[in-house]
Amino acid sequence: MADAGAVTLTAAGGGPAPAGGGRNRRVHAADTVGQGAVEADWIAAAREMLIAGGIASVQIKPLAERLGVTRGGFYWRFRNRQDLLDQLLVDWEKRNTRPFLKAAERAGTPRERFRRMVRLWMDEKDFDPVLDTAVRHWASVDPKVAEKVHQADDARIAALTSLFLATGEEPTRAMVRARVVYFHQIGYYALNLRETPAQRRKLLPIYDEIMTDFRD
Amino acid sequence: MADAGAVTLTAAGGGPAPAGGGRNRRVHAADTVGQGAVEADWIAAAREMLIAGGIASVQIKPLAERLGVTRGGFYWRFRNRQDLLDQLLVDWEKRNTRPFLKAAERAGTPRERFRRMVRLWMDEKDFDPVLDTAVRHWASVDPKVAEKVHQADDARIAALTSLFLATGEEPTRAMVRARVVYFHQIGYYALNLRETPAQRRKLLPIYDEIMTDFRD
DNA sequence: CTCTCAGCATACATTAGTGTATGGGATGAG
DNA sequence: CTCATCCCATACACTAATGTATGCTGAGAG
Repeated sequence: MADAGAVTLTAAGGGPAPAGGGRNRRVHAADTVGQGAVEADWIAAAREMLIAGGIASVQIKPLAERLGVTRGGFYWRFRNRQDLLDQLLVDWEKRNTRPFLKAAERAGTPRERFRRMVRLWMDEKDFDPVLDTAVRHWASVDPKVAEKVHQADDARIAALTSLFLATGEEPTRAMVRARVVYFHQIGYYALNLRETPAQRRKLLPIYDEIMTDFRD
Repeated sequence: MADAGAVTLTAAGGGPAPAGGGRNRRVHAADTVGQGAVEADWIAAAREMLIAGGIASVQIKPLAERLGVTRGGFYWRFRNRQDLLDQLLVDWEKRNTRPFLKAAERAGTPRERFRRMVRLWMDEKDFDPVLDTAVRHWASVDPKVAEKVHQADDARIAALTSLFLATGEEPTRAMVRARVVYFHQIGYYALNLRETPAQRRKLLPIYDEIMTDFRD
């Protein structure tokens, strides 16, 4: 939906036109500074609500209260609730799938590439697993979201498969290894275990040994 | 909550008292035959709605329409919506965690025990992975459900760990192997891939080789 | 036949969410 | 100062969900 062409990380760029009439011709230069509640603020609040309570809890009044305004402000920035949800999904794609594919890119040895993936997952900085899980739950009740998530999963599994292919593994085995690693990762966050990073790091070498078979 | 003591699989036994006044003293013997919509019917319909549309879509009017009655019938059988949801969670525990633990029990060699687990997952008869995933999504928005799911996960991982311990693996490695297997399984169903059983069976030996290391 | 009660239908009250129409304050241009 | 416009507040209409109170019907007991 929408064009989503030249989106920038400031996220307040050329978004959708205000809802009112069609009476907006000039956009102020001081539009992105954000003293009030700009679009990015609404989306960020929506993202946190999605994580905390699921997509059904992403409602306009709670978001408005959180941002210190009333619902009137929302309908100035967005056409309706679905408009916000659409942008929330685009926000997820930018945040998660892009860093994932970048971390899995072909540069380096398979071992280095795998290390980048593990760091991505464990640091939880450039990639937000909790958001990923929340979007996955959202997908289970919205076919359009499910389609997007499905495409992201395919791309991620393909990236991991190419990683294992580079180790000299035969195609089917490389794909199965990719799936074991990826499904394990998705499952881990689906369980929502509250382990400390220290505990996870301690088990890392054993995971490495069981799930991979690097020879370089 | 409730006692959940002597629950039977007919599920229409000594459930909660009707909501009305306190004017029920005698229960007819022909209570469980089910010509209308007995409690089990409501729970079954609720389960299917949970799977199809998430916990927020488990609403009384759609369920009533599906069963061919009006909401009045619901409030005869259940105190309120939460009462239904509580029983739905008990229903899940009976359906999924019990068969899981039974399949993982100590009888047989580790290889046999593992085979039982794989059959349980792939047959999807005594264990319903789609229901399991739906309950997991439910847990993400309801702390009480999350607690129950967490306990179930712990029990299941412990059962798998004991399986790998029986192969002679050292404790930490056995636990990691159990987690790789279990997380992988949860992740697989979280992705909601629509593979044919034939495709899955084809990959089974490779999974077996990668995820286990049996020596018997 | 009558009475009772299980099982549901119907009607009402309440709450809560969305979307729209409109008013009003602040701010910069002229 | 005037005016336009961004941005939000307020008020209204509408829909839909829950829970409750009450009416109705059919079947078995006597």
